Amino acid sequence: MKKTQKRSECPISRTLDLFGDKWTLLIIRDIAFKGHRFYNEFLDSDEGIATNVLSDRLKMLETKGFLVSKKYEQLKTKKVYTLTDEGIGLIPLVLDMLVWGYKFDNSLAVQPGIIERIENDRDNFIAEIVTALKNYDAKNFC
Amino acid sequence: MKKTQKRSECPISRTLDLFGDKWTLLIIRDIAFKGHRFYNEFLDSDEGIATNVLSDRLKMLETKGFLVSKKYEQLKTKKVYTLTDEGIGLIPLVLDMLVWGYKFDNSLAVQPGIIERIENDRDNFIAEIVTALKNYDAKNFC
DNA sequence: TTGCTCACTTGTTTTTTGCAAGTAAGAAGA
DNA sequence: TCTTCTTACTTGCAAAAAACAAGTGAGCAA
Repeated sequence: MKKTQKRSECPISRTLDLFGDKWTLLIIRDIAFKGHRFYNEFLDSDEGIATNVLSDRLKMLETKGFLVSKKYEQLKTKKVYTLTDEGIGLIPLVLDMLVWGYKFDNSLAVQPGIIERIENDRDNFIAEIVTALKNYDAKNFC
Repeated sequence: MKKTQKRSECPISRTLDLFGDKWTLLIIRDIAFKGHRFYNEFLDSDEGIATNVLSDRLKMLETKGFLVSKKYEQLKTKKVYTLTDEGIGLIPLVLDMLVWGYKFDNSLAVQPGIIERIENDRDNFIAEIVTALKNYDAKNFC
């Protein structure tokens, strides 16, 4: 599993210890902004994560308490992955990456009006995302 | 140099293409929040970046336009690294990592009151950091 | 001219990632 | 019951990146 050892007492460094890689926050994005819940949905994302890296990151996220998995009762070979409250706490960070990425290159794909909402109505917007998540009704924002 | 190829049209993924590693944003932190300007100052940070990785990341950041380097006139073996406006645009992202890291583990070291300022007075606070930077008077926040 | 400082580069080992293939458990059809 | 899928992984190997140690060359300083 990816190392998450503490390199220093700086909280920025600590955040990067945990999420300083190209894949972990994409899994959070997939759950929060695309409503993905199953292994094969994560595998099929546009970026093309490798199956062993996905397996590794899901384990790390579960071990650290950012998500939980349980058996999917409708089809018992499947597992459902959902964010814990700790995992939901990552949404602001991912939203800022969305804003930054769009400002860096505004030819990238985003839903209309979303940048303005994140900037001007941030707290309500986050609350809406969380509600949608809990109702299994996440919107696709990118 | 670290790969920064575009994996998809998603702006979150694009941000991670550029900054999804354990070191690049620490250099931005060092400049913005610690006032570091010289190669050996970055090298001496608590996290212990390797000299080849530092060299690589500085090159990438300069190539992509997030910072510029020029000869230090007082001592010509030295180079001064400073953020461009593009680089300054990364400060909000790094601030959110500070907040997230501290909430994840509030035994980590931060200046008193800083979390509240980031959350309640974000725009002014960012403006202050930028002003301090331009006056070569950056504060150490972590 | 000798010995520093400084910003790197080079070479080697270790770790992590990427890719292809395989596996085991459960479902679904004959 | 037997075979064949699907699903969530694991395994093995090659390639890339990071870590570590040791240079190098340009500019000062005595």
